[in-house]
Amino acid sequence: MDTTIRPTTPSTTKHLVGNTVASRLFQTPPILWKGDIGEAKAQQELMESYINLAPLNKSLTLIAGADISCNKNSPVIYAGIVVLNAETLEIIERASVITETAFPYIPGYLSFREVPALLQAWQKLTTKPDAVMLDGHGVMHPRKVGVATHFGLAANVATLGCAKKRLIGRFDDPAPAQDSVTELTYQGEMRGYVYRSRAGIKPIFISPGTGMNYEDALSITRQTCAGYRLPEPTRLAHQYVNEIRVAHGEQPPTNNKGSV
DNA sequence: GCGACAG
DNA sequence: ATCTTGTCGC
Repeated sequence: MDTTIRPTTPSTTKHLVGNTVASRLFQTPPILWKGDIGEAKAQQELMESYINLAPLNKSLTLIAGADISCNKNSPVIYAGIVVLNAETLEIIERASVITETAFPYIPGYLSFREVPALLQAWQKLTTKPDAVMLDGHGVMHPRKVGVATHFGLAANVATLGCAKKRLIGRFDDPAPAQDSVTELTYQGEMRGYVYRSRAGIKPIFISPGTGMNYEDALSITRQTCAGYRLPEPTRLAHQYVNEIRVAHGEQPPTNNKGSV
């Protein structure tokens, strides 16, 4: 038998969630819109090499949801992050920021519009969660760098994407029953799941951002669904940023459901 | 060239 | 994302 005493510290950082290099590289400065998508695409290709899809390396005690709210004809955006107890789903802390975005919405480049603001809210948090759920895709993206992946690399935290619509790939509709799942494939590769969070309701699209694997992303989604189409982290973050928006004096979205 | 296209 | 009217169902 092997009785060798091994060191308690890993000999490689390859599978660690934390990557300070990537964090410093991608959180600042934000790429500004100059009418050319080239620079953003180049950064996505660089970010792709830093993605870590190893299993989540810690127990999930705190889970956060992040989202933004904005007006169609205004550069002002309201970004917010809500930290929840992953077990009870009760709110632990919230942080928000009102700022302006320097990038337009372009399918495939959403993160350059939202991440800078989300990072400001992230820095305000007193309690950092074990993982963050973003309103958008993770690696279920043409270059695997959706908003969840970009934010995870920049903030140095494990992330998953939970989107309401497809961006890429092919998939079969999951069965009508609640909790049904199918895989989405892009260029012959599995990129995530199509998950029926509620019976008979349009499914949501789940994929890891970075710092976790596909199974982690799906199990975290299942664990945080509370009877609504969207999981609590994302659902409450959405509610939160709209509250911030109203408190700032703007008109709430037309679809605004009753508060509280 | 044409259709698709997260928030 | 936001805008937007009515409609179907619990």
